[in-house]
Amino acid sequence: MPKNGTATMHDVARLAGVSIATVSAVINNTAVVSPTRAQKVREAMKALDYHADQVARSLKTGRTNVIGMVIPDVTNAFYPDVISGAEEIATRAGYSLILCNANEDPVQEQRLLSTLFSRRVDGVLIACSDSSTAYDSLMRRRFPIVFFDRIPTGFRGAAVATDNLAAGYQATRHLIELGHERIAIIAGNMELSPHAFRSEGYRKAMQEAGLPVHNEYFRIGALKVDNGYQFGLELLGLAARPTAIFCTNNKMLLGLVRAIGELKVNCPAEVSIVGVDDFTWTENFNPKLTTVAQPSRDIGRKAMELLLEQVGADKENLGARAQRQVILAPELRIRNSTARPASPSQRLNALAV
Amino acid sequence: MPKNGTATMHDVARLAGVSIATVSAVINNTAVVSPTRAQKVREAMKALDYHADQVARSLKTGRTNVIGMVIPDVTNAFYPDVISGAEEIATRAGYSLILCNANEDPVQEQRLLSTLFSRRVDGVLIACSDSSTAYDSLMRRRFPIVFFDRIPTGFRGAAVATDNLAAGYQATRHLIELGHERIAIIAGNMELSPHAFRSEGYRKAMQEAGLPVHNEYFRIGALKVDNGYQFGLELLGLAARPTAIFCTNNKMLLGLVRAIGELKVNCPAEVSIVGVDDFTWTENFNPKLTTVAQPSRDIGRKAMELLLEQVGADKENLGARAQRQVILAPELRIRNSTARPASPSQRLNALAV
DNA sequence: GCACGAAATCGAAACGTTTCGCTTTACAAC
DNA sequence: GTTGTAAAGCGAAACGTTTCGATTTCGTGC
Repeated sequence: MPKNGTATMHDVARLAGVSIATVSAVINNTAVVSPTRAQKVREAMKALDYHADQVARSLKTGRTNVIGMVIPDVTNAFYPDVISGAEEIATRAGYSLILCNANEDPVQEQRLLSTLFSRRVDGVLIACSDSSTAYDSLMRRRFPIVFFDRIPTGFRGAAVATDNLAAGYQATRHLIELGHERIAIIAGNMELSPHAFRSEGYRKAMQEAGLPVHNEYFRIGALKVDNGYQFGLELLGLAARPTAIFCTNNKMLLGLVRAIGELKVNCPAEVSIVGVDDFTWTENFNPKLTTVAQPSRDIGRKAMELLLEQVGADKENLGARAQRQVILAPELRIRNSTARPASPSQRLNALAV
Repeated sequence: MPKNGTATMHDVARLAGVSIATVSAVINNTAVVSPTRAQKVREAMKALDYHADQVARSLKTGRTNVIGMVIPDVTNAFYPDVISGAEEIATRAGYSLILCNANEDPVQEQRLLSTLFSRRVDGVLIACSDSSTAYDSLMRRRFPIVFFDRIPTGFRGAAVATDNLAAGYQATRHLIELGHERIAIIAGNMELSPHAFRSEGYRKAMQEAGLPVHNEYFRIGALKVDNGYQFGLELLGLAARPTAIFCTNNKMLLGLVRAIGELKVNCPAEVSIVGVDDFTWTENFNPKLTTVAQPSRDIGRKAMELLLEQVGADKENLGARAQRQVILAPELRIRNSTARPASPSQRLNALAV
């Protein structure tokens, strides 16, 4: 007879005429119970609509079966994909997911991490908003944590990310092979590993091809749609306008596309563009966008798998497991936003202006 | 001296030379403590890096400060927007969000709800995958719950949704005003309230204008990109091809756009299309899409606000609060995917074929 | 009928808090 | 000093589980 509206093990035990230890044994089948009694217990549970109190259980066992996930910006379409992958694995393993949005703010991020810790989550999945070593306190506690997408500089623990150097290289290489020489880059925040590596890949490809990287072709420091728009306007307004632009962030790419549309610059005839991240809708754009796709769902899946390994492991071999880093391959998807540049003579004219 | 690696109130109390009751009083300032002792306690907390155990606290207080959120399909871009709105309000109020993906599967949904209940979340936000009365058990317990977007038929409790009848009406009315008469609809799953209402709006507009609704123009029963693609192929292959199509679901709209592109049908010259849901990228499509936008973020915000009201309320006035339904206005955004139909004579010819 | 071991069941402590009623302390007034 | 009173501090009981050692029950062989 539940008093509060919610039945407890006591209620079940009383109704079934057994001790609460027996009820516990039936629930977790952690000890052998005679069939008749087990049956009675099960009936009582059903009759009372008993749902074990996970809070009490957690207090006793020290595990909550909850994973915290901290992401920098929910409005970036890349992250929901990652989340869904992580959620899939978590649910399958009997874990729930607490979702936190840090809003690209290190302070808020710290607060969120602190809350998650207070809630005694079994582990944390995080794409950091801060590249600093603010995560030391967690690491020192040997708290299970896996970084994904954005990885703090010099971090040696478990992490999952796209091979962003390859991504930047492939994108740039593609443009070079088409014959472009004046290739600009809109490169996000260089403090963040994905953007740093993608620019690095860009640099590598340019260097290999013996092409110079003009300072004015290298736009960095922001992540929003508007920033992409601004950078786009600036680049396209340059006397020596680039014939191709590589944009390392999908939101800024949106801004860039808008700028191109507004200036009525013909893409790809006058300027080619390549972005990072690919979505169901990318190929419905005008023109269809060439992008380097990240395996976003897999990043979520893999990161969660790594984390659950750590969570399950005992302190002894946690060390080894906590070291694993997984780098997933990106995939260049060539569509209609990239093409051969206008004829060389034209290009020289443009340079001369 | 934390034994396990995590300090407890006992440790703090010992180090500060006070009782744990005093520590509790300092933390929650629920009683007045002399400045000197309070200071000592605070120092001890800092020294031990004490983080209150929210699990134990929840067991004692009966509140977890966690809200469960169940959504039918994370890959539908509409939901991440709603989530971010809900998360914003929750975090601000000191609540965390457990995210669950039901995958459009009522069975899985029931399991998730059961898990959430076991975790003793303080309330649930849900867009149901099942229109049935499977939620009765929760309602009967007077468990705080708010439905959003999808609302079970006949449900009388708290809910937030777009005025979907108006959405369907506005979209169809827009097409009619342009001069269209043969207007088809791709209408999702009619068991789900948003789609049912949007079709209703479509019907209403058609009726008002004295236009017939042909059976073959009425495609229902699915939600995926591929379904939209199939329906698109079928509709465009009709002898009496519609001159306009209203699609009630953003994923199916993507499929429809693909079908149009593949058949090389000119939009909007040969066929106009209107969708529901608007995203940053909708206007980068070719052509730019005319859509009825939902205030998705506001839906999330409002739903969370309603829920927190219920959670905060005592059982007495919960009844009143639990009744509120909020209907938000949609907004038609006219772009380039809708235009006047081809000349009447042509239309008659097409019909005669 | 008894002793014995195995099988089944149980009681009670613990997990880390909150909270309430009780005790101690401090201080002012006489 | 004593007393009275308000302010501060404390002890211990819960919250709903798990778990382990202790106890009961049972069947078997003699």
